[in-house]
Amino acid sequence: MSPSDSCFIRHFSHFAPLSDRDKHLLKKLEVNPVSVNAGTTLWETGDPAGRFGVLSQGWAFSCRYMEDGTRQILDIHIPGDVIGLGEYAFHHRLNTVVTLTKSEICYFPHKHLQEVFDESSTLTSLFFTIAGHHQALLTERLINMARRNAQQKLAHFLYETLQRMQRIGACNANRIELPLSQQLIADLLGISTVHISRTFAVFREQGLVFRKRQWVEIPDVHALACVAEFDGKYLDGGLSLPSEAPRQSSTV
Amino acid sequence: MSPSDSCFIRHFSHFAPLSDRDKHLLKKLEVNPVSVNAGTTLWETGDPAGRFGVLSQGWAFSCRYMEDGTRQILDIHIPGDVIGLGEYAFHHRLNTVVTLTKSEICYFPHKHLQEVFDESSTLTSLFFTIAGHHQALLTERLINMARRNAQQKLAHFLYETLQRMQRIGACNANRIELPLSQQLIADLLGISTVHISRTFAVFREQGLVFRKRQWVEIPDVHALACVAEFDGKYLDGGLSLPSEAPRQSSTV
DNA sequence: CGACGGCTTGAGGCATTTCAAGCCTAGTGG
DNA sequence: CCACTAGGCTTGAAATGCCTCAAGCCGTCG
Repeated sequence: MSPSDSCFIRHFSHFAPLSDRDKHLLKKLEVNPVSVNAGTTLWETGDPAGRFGVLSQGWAFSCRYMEDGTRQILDIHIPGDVIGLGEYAFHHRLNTVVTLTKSEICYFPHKHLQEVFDESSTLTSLFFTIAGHHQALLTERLINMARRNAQQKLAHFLYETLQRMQRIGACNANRIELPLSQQLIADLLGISTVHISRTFAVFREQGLVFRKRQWVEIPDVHALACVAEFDGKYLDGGLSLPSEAPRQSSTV
Repeated sequence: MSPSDSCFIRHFSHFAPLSDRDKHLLKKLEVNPVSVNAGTTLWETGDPAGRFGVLSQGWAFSCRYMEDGTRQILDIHIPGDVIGLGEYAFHHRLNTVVTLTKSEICYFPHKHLQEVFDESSTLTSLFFTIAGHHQALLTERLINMARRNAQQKLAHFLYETLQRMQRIGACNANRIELPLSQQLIADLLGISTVHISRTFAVFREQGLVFRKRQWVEIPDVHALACVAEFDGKYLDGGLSLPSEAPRQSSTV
């Protein structure tokens, strides 16, 4: 994998090795990255949906606005994330996507996806893998919402984010940059901002998590995982190719 | 679509018309349906995952058992539902699937799916559509968990189930069979059984919902949708083929 | 008939929310 | 360099939705 590979190819290589032909196919289809400022709405609920995106730089989030003016944040996107692929089946966007920082995004029209389906079953499998991965994340979040209290929810979110950041090599072992306000975390976890603040306070007293501005420090990562009852299996899905040995699951 | 079409073909025809060649391809790959009794575990978390299934008859549910012995039910499956497709990306099952009634299921090995990817981009698109559909359902449930109170959760679940049953032609306008105990609904919605009972009691007093054994009667479906703040867009994703006119969305 | 699972009802308790006020801190303009 | 401001965060107090525990009821099945 050379540095000149696109963000997309880098992302895909994560799941399985790509042939040069597949790389070529992907590169041919890719439109050049677009730069956008923090706070940019990439698309909104109801917009026509004809393409998906890969976030090559920056942070973003997907959300849904409710009738009462509140919003539920559905996903926090970090570099390398595929965004809006699940809306392939729909004519209009279901969710709104907004950038949190200055970002770069590559767009891929759905009709190019059809070409991929026609030409490479390896890439098709990979897209399926990504979709399955996304579904596993969503499922885990559903459980998080339904079954855990505020401390567990927050611990789970922090630990999951740490893992995802490490996976893309964007943080060291126990410190992550997290450009999210408590308001945003509240909207993500379905908890009031007041209670997010209190929960962080508890973690601080326990020496579990220290949050200073955009940085979160986690002295004992394992302890945090225990609070969250975190089971990392759902993050580890790779592509099941005969040539590939099963991956180790990083269960905690 | 002839009555001799498999459960799978019937399910797929729902999203887009199939050519005879595609039908033939699907039929060729399909293993004969398997009959199982109520309460049968089709697979469990941790089992090797090498195939997915289509439920052709009966009810089932997917769930995840928690460390404390409780469980979160992730999905209720009705006839025509594709089960376990999201685990394509994983070597082992993430979720447990159990039948609720006497059921019939058709299994499809993942390697057959690869053949479909090789031979028909229409079917590939369809599988993608199904995956996207499933993701939309999950997202909606996430919102349901995070943002709504017990009455809204229950109303939303009932309304969604009514819609899904109507879609497969398995119920009339305001009465559905629902072979789920209150315990099960509680585990699905993340609410205690006691509170499920009380919430049904409130609905009964309001004349909104009457539950008698396995049957649920909803005199005013629209009123229920209002309680749930139900927006049906997420149920309506079809395949975006150039030849196909956009579907009407049944927003309430 | 007796037993069991599923449902209902009551009372008390707890996690989280809401409302409200005050505090830090970064950024701005004089 | 210092006031001023605004947004984000913290803290307290009261309210509430849901949970837990516990007892009783009802219908089904052996």
